[in-house]
Amino acid sequence: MSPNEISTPSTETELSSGLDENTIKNPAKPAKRKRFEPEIREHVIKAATRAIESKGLDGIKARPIAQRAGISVGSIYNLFGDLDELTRIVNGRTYDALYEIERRALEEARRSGKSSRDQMMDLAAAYLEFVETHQSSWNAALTFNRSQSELPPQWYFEKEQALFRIIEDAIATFPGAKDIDTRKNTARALWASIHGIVTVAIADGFLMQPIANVWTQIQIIINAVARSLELEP
Amino acid sequence: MSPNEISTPSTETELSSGLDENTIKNPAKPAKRKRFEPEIREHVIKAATRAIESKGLDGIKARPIAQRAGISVGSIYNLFGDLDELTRIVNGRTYDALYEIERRALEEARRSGKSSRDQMMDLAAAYLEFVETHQSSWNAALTFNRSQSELPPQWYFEKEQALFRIIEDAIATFPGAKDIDTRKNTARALWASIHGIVTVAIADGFLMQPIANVWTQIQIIINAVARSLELEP
DNA sequence: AGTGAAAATGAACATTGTTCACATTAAGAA
DNA sequence: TTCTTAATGTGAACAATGTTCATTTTCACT
Repeated sequence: MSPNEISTPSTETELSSGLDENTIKNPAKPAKRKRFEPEIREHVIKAATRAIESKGLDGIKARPIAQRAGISVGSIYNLFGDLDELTRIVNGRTYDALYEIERRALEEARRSGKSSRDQMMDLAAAYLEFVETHQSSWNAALTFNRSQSELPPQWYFEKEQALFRIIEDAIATFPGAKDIDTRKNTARALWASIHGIVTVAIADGFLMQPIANVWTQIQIIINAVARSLELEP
Repeated sequence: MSPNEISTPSTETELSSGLDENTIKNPAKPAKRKRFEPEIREHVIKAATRAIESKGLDGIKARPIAQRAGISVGSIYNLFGDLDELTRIVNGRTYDALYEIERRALEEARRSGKSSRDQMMDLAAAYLEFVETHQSSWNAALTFNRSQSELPPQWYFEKEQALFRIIEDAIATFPGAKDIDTRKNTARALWASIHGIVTVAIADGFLMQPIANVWTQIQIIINAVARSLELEP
């Protein structure tokens, strides 16, 4: 499930705001060359994360990242094989962060006794907020998989599955979602729909779609599906 | 509305299947250098289109395309400014092709007296088939806009609008879609949802999602929304 | 024929990802 | 301590690519 061998607990949600990138002043460590401390991998990942946050996928450049992490270009390749691997790790953490946020949103919504419909609404709201906040990282994660000719690695599907399972849980109480296949398909349909609505809005730079409209559209879909599910199968 | 200054009628739907790319035998025209015939632009666009069809965005390389079109690298830049511009033109035609297909699907569905709900189904089916058939081109079009830091050009929004208008027309007869804003938002929500469902399925390489499931999910959304719209506002 | 502006060319440059021969380290042997 | 050596870090060098621009070529008009 995790491509981050040494990763800190999945809860880290390490999507902080990064400053510039490239164009650095001090060559970092003029200290004598040493064997790397174990955290070096983490340092590089952090540097790559900041790069993606500020410049998107284009920010992943071997030389600047090596400099930020205080190592040589070659070491990047010793540590990660290639830049794609490093990118995958960063994107994996983005998925983890989203998963964590969705999981908490559902937990919270349940704890306050909300209806299944409102649980869905909260999940969607959490997703929308996540995408707004981490636009660059999320975009990078989506774009990257798409631009690869090979299929995503196994753990990608597992993270995706985990996300879908949250939705399945949220709609499990609907009378129309008793059947397992129906529930799976409905959960996927809901998630993908919300994802599509948000995605299209972002592609337009929220220009054609003020955020209020995006939310209205999400409500249209959730309400419609919820009403359907309230009927017996 | 068109980035293809010299473009053949919008109906051309020039998304044919391309063979290889790069790795060509004959250096094309050993003929004496000549002023370009007007169709040269079209030749280059065709070469770029085939490249995208067979290799996706990665296929857009200055040197191979120049060779395929029988001109020099520099001339690509005389003709298009840069490769992004060329890519945008190819993508623009992909949107045009989709628009044309959707337009015809709606026309046909109406002609055979189908209900609004079934018109939507036909539109979705047409979209799904288009994406299956032109996976590479469609992927390229979506990926490209996303990877750009600037917003898409004006004509992109116009093509998008045109697409949405088709959906608006399809749902116009629903009692619940009389209000113009409601109709606009519902059309967008529907389109984006179907788009999302198809997009997620493709990202998984149709592995997690056999095509039958994709279609089931589309039906879930359309049926739910259609039932909502049948009620008076 | 001659001429000059426009157009086509491709060598050259800049920027990248990636490799690999070499330099450096450090753990254990002597 | 000093030596040996396998592991490890380095960065020069290579290959692929987008892009520029000085030069060459064309051709509409004298």
